[in-house]
Amino acid sequence: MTRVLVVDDEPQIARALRINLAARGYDVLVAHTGRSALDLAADNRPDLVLLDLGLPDLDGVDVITGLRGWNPVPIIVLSAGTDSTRKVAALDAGADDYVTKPFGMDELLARLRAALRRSTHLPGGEPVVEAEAFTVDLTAKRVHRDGAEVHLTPTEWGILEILVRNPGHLIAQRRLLTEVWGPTYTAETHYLRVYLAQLRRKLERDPAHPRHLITEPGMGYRFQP
Amino acid sequence: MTRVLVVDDEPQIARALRINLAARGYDVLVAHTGRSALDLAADNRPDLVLLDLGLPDLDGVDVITGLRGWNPVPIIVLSAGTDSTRKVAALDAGADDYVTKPFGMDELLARLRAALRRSTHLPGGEPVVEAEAFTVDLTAKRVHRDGAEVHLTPTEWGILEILVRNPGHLIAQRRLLTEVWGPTYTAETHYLRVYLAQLRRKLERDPAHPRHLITEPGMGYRFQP
DNA sequence: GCCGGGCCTGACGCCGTCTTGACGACGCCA
DNA sequence: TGGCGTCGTCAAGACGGCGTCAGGCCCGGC
Repeated sequence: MTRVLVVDDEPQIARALRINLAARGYDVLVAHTGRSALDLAADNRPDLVLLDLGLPDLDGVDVITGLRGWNPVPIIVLSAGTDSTRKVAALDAGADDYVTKPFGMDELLARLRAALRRSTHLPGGEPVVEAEAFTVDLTAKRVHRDGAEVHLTPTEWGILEILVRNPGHLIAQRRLLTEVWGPTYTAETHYLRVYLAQLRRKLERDPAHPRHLITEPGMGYRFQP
Repeated sequence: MTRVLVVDDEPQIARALRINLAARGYDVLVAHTGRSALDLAADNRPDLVLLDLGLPDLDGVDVITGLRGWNPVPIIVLSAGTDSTRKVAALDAGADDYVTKPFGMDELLARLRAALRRSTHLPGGEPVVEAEAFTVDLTAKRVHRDGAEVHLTPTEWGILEILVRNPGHLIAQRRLLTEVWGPTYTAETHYLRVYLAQLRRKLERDPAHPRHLITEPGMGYRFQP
């Protein structure tokens, strides 16, 4: 059955979408925040994502890039705004379509069918990411280092998960802080230094010269597979 | 080069599309009727079709099915009507996207990029800008020179990103300064000279005679792909 | 109540980056 | 031809970010 993840913080809209989609035979998951959307997507591997941009916790474009880093799932953006630059940003970040509210349900369903039709349903990336020295299982939330399991604290996992889901991509300090600690934490770069050091001590063969958890001074961090 | 087939019977709209697309580096073909569109598509194998539904000879949906029968090329429909059933019919016939007039050119270009990204680069395309001597990955924030990765400082990256996102266009010194250093920096052109020299040293084969990072004396700088 | 893990905070030294200044080359114009 | 402004280059110092370590706080388990 085709599984659709609906991300919207307004309960009545989420409810209307859920009912309409379920009536058409789709299997529907609902998330009300960006963070839970990323978690649900990792755990349930939906076939399509319907994403409202006005989320309370994360910026919608960050949700798109967070999904796109590891998952080619089609994304249809719903938004109340008619702001053209926002449309362009969302589409260039990896969204497949952009529908402005209010929209007709018929049209939305047609766009959904179109998006599903061209998603060739390639097997998709495995939920386990490998580096030379360690492996990360994103669905089981487990990390192994040289065969043995490594225990990570929730904060350590939060950071590592974001980096690993965007392999090779630079993640800004600000994004790590807002996604792990919350939207109000934008300046506490010291936290990142401490936790990156801990992660490197647990995962890297030579923590003083990391090969996978790379610092880009002044900009952010990068996971190098 | 990416080839786009524009199908529109209104000459001024077809002309505007042709000019805008050609300015972005696309190879543009134009058809004014449905029949000539099908012929041109068969002969030239375009990478994308921009299709107006109000054609004089054939119904737009028939053009879509006529193309889809043998060709998986992405189709973006342009239409003046807001008729919902027409949208649904076009999308279900095989169109990939549906844009109602009047539309912003920025948005159309973004939808066009999204459609091309899906068709060519299934595992989530990466907008990589290429020059003869180096490549710039805008989403991963990485730069390679002759295969090897080049490390850029935040300021260097800020300047290069603006130039590369506007290939071929002259960027005023004032704009570079205000976007990289802040709104109060408008006279420190010396900074630009220092950092452009650094960028050229890192990226150009012959830094004394740059081929891609060009100075326009008294005005600004330009990235030449 | 005791203990331990997880999180936050502060201090310190190091190193890369930014800023600033000086100088020569070049083109333009009087 | 001389003056002027812009540009490119180099070097040196100031500055701030980074990694590291250690200590204190909070909270849940025993």
